[in-house]
Amino acid sequence: MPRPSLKAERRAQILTAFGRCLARYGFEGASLERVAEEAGLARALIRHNIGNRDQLIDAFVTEFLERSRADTAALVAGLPKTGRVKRLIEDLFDPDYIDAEGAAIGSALLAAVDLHPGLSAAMLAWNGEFMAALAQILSSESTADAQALREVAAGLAALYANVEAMAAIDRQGTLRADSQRAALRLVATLPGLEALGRP
Amino acid sequence: MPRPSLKAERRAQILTAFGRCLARYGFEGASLERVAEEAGLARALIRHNIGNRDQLIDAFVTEFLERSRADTAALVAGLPKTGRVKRLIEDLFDPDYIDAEGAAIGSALLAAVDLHPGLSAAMLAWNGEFMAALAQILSSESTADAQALREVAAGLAALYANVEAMAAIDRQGTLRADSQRAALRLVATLPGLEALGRP
DNA sequence: AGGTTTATTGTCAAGTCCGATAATTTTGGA
DNA sequence: TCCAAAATTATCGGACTTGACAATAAACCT
Repeated sequence: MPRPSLKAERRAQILTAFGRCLARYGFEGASLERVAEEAGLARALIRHNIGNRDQLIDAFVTEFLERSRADTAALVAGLPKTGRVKRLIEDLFDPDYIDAEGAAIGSALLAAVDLHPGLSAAMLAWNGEFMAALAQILSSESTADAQALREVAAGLAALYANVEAMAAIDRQGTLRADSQRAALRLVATLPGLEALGRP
Repeated sequence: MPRPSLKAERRAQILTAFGRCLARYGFEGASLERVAEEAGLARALIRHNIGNRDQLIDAFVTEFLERSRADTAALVAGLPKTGRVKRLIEDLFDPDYIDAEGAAIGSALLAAVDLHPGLSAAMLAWNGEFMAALAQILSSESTADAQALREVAAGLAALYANVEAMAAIDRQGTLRADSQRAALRLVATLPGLEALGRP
């Protein structure tokens, strides 16, 4: 009998806009005014659909974590049966795959870890899950022990993060190319993957 | 005959405070009010000694570049005559050397590249100079070509940047330790440095 | 048509931020 | 003691930000 609820659409709309503002203006720069403008809605609708700023942040962070999990799951699912590591690196450093906005959101949240309760734990999980996925993939083609896998996974994650963070500056893409080859060098130090070092 | 000028001290005071705010609150969060409070000065004194916000940012950025250059110069100068690369990695990943605030400033500026004219060029130079210094050090103990040196330098820079960015989260220091060993793996792929891979 | 639930708009109050300018005070030297 | 230059303080106006609540409009159902 009532007017149909638009909460779901509005909510998605607002969270998307918040992500964009986060990427562009950073944590403190992502004001409700800007979010509302970006979403094409009146500011009061943020309050109506989600709540105050803290609640918006909480909602965004949980959604961000879910989406990140889905993204890495998709990345893993997209790998072939053989040559997984080779393909993983191609995907990670594929200029088309690189998501500058997602990276900007990640580093904005990371930098704001001390400004919002719970953010620290969320980002810790975020990073841990990604690294675990990388280590898992590496383990499928190498007999290295867990320690070695963690080391190389840390290297891959760092190279990937750095490329995305610098994407706005790396106009020529040389950093991207160099990082990709560095990634190959690194994985080639693992037993079973030596061949990737000499392409 | 006039009253003695305090511009130099005040200026340094203000730039230091701005750096702290930048690290804590990000680019948009580093308001003049906060900077003034952090510096223990009235806001009007920022205007008196440096100027408006844009001028403050410009002043900070040039000072930041100078200090970064001095820091890397000191890093290079502190290396021994032999075993330079080994020592470089020990220094880069030394928990005591790690400067969380400096890293936070760097990523805050990097994230704000589109928000302030000239910032993009400054951060490009910042990154380029650091990578060049790394490549230079590597070249002193390896016969690898410039391309290979760039690749490994990119890897080292990425690992270092990632460790500093995650420092706030990496309570146990496991990421730091893993990253350090990944760095050793990486440099050991260069001719002349193979020994560093097996410590 | 009328009623009910929801969306949407409008508006207010308190606090923050920035630029600007006018007092006022302090300090060293004549 | 008194002057000049600089530091410091005091204030203002306009814009932005957030929280809160009231009022209006829209959609669905009976």
